[in-house]
Amino acid sequence: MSPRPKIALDKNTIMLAAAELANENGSEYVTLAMLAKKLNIKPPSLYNHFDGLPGIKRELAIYSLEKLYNSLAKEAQGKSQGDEAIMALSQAYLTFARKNPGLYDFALSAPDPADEFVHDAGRKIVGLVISAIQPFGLKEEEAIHAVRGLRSLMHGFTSLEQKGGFGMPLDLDESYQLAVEAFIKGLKK
Amino acid sequence: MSPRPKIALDKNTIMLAAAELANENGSEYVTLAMLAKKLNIKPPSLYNHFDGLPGIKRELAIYSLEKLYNSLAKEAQGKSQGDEAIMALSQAYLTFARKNPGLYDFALSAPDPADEFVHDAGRKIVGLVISAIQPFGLKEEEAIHAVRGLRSLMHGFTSLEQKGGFGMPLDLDESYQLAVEAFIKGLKK
DNA sequence: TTGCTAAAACTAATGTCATTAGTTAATATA
DNA sequence: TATATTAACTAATGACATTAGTTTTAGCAA
Repeated sequence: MSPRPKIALDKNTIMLAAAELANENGSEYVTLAMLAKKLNIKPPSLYNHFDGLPGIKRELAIYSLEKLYNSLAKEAQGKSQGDEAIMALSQAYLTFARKNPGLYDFALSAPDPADEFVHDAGRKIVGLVISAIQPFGLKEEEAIHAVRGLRSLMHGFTSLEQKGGFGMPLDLDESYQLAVEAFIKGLKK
Repeated sequence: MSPRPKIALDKNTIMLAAAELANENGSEYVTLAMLAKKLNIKPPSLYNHFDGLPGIKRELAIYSLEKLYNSLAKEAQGKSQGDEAIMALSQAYLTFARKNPGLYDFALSAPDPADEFVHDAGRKIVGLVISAIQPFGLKEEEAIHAVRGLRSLMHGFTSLEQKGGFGMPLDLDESYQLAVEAFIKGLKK
């Protein structure tokens, strides 16, 4: 194709291609070379849309966090706060990571974790969890500690599962559910 | 230096250099080029000792898991089983990851997670935790679920902390300790 | 002691990346 | 209709891993 084609690529198309690449082949397959090949352009052309590979990864992180947030919000919708909402959130979290293994990697490994946009995207998710644990009547600081624990549990399980870190032939869904239940139970006075 | 120097490098020296590189600069700095520069040799020379970069990473994973195991075992030593041992283990886990941020990365991201040696090294650590929760009188399957939860919590917190994923200015050590305590409490009948 | 083997370094070359600079053609705008 | 901008391109550079083939010397056997 010659310069300036009728229909130019837009950011969204590129994001989708990158996400597909990540999910189908693994996050390490998100390279300018691979992405360009998938889009039938040459690698340097990508610089017209993104600030190099770090730029793509950063936007992929934000994209991933937003998709994760949407999945969680949708699932929490309608559930009553407390145990029910927390179980729904944790289940949705795991489901998202399983359906989007490559994309999930980017959600938690932005080039610069202090990046404002990345941070904002993460904060929204924290808000969902904060809201879910309202009924426990925790003080503000206690609530933050609780959310940190819950996030650690969800991310840790997800991450270990994806790395194949669990060896025993014992149902993983049950392990996850029991772990979240135990944590919730321990949270209550 | 010319071919065949008086004192040749040995595997252990290379491992130490690689671990240092990882801890001081980050795991992504473990490249043949960097490692060779640090050791004052040329990159191809490393192939005399290791099976390429994947080989080094694999051995680094085993090395890291063994160091982690030693730290944990040492800390569990003398503690009575149950709450005390679990708190000691979880604290040692976090301490190890903080002291060895780069190396810790390799512990849980071996090129092939199904690798026999990597797996064995991980199994020893699971054994420590299994032993620590003995007093809870869990059935075998329950115990495995519990260990999975505990590992998820420890790895998740560690991982999120290292990525700078916790935004709020609230004591992290306290969050960790409270989370582990809550989980333990929830584990009990 | 001498000669051979194998180890551990080396140089040179290849291929894959990301990235930069500069070019071109077609769309969008004035 | 003329111009500016956009989005593609080619060409070149430098970092990296890796392979092939070479060289020197340490360690061992005859």
